[in-house]
Amino acid sequence: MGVRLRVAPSPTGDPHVGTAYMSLFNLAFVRQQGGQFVLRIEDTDRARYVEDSERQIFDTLHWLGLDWDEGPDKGGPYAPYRQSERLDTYAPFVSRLLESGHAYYCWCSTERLASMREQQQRSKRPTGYDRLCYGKTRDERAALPGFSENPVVRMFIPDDVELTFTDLIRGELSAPRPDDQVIVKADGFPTYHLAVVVDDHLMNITHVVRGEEWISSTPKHVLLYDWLGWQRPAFAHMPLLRNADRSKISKRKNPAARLLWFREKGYLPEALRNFLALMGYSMPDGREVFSFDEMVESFDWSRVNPVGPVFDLTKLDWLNGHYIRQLEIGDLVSRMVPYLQADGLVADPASSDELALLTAATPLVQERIALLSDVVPMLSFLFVPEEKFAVEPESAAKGLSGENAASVLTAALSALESLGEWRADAIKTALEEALVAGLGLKPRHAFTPVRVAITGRTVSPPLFESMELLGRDRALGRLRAAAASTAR
RNA sequence: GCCCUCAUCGUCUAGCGGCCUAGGACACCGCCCUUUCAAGGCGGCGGCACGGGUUCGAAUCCCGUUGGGGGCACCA
Repeated sequence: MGVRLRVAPSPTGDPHVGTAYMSLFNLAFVRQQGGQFVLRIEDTDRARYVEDSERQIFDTLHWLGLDWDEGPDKGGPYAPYRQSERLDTYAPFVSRLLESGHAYYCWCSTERLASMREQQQRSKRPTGYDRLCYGKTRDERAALPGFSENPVVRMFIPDDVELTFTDLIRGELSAPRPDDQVIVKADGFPTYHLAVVVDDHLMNITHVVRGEEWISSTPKHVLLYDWLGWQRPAFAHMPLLRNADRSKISKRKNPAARLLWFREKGYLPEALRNFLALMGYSMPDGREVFSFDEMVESFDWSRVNPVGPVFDLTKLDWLNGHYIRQLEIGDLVSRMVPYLQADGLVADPASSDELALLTAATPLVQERIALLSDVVPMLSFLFVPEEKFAVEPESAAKGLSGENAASVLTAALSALESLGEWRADAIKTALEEALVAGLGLKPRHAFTPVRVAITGRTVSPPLFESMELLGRDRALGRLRAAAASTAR
């Protein structure tokens, strides 16, 4: 059967970048070992459930190319893969734990528990349940204060609970002594701790790869495995991605904690995958640009760094540009189209004329963009309807108001109006003759007014090629308009 | 407050007792190339948290200090 790993996100909002991070490492190991990767939805918290988020989890993980072998959408031999659909599964195991004395009912109210915790903290004692309900019947307990009608079920943590376990990344690890953990809530739903152990066992999960925040609850899980007579899985606790202030990454402090953000911004899935792999992991030969398949080949848990990396996107921006530069033109074109459509610069679906123009323009921008969305400001001058074209005020100030601007534009116009062939090299020759040789200007001064007139900006794709793509009529029209504006 | 855990350039990292005068990548700063901006090439800045040990020898091992992080829920 080989290894079986799982990722188990909760549908409690936008998919979190941590889900992708865990999935990537899970999957790297699964693919190397030839096992199965399971996607399970952990929706036992009815209070935090968000309607559409399961769909978004599927979409973004697919976008990232992190595909699972079994899951709620795909089915599989261990279905169902949603915990809310497995509620009946947990009951018999709870009964077993209750009967064997490893678990007990607790009727304490949340108010009582809260004030108890507060007192413990004030008196500098470790926090934990005081076992008031342990060994009592409902009626005995009801006579005491802080009683609540619907009981929870708690684990009875023994004094000699094992606190150490082996972690694939960190070696021998010891965790804090657990409290008498609740495993069934008052609403009858299992808590994570029970559900995860039962499901992982029933689904034959061999390796549990999850975030560092779970280290402290691992002894509870180990205890449940032992009590139920099940074999423990191997554990690997991944480091936590951090905000710039080194706290655990959060959507509030870091927009990139939202996985959807990357697609919105125009990151390539392969670049994000590569970047995520760089977080806490390094290749044996020190390569930093590598594909998922290459990562799979040499993947080794001992190469995972236990230190939580700051999730700083600077390097991702570079990586993304790097990957963009490797793309085939046609591929890059089809990836850029949605961003141009979102800005209304290209129709949806794109016309063949639009695609042809974009295909011709793409080589001009390929090495100038870091994000796919960067194409919008860079090529809007080409796709904008002529009547909507306008020179940016700041660029106008820099490029069209100088003392030379008017004469440059006039000279450019007369050189180009008589130009036979509207091609970049011919335009270049004509303008060089007219402006550099003719007016005696340095190229940078000679071409800036033209650039601004044509593209509306001081920063643009290469000028002569841009003019060729714009076409003679539109180019000359823009030069005339600019010349007119400088004349005033 | 209690428990656990971690510690190399600004950031991501290599390093697993001598190959370290601590290597790489990104960022940053110069220079080159150049019609703008990029891309590319070359160069530069910059780090082993601190204090004790162990050892002929420590970024690497041990102890302590400091600092960071996580957990301590009827959330996952």
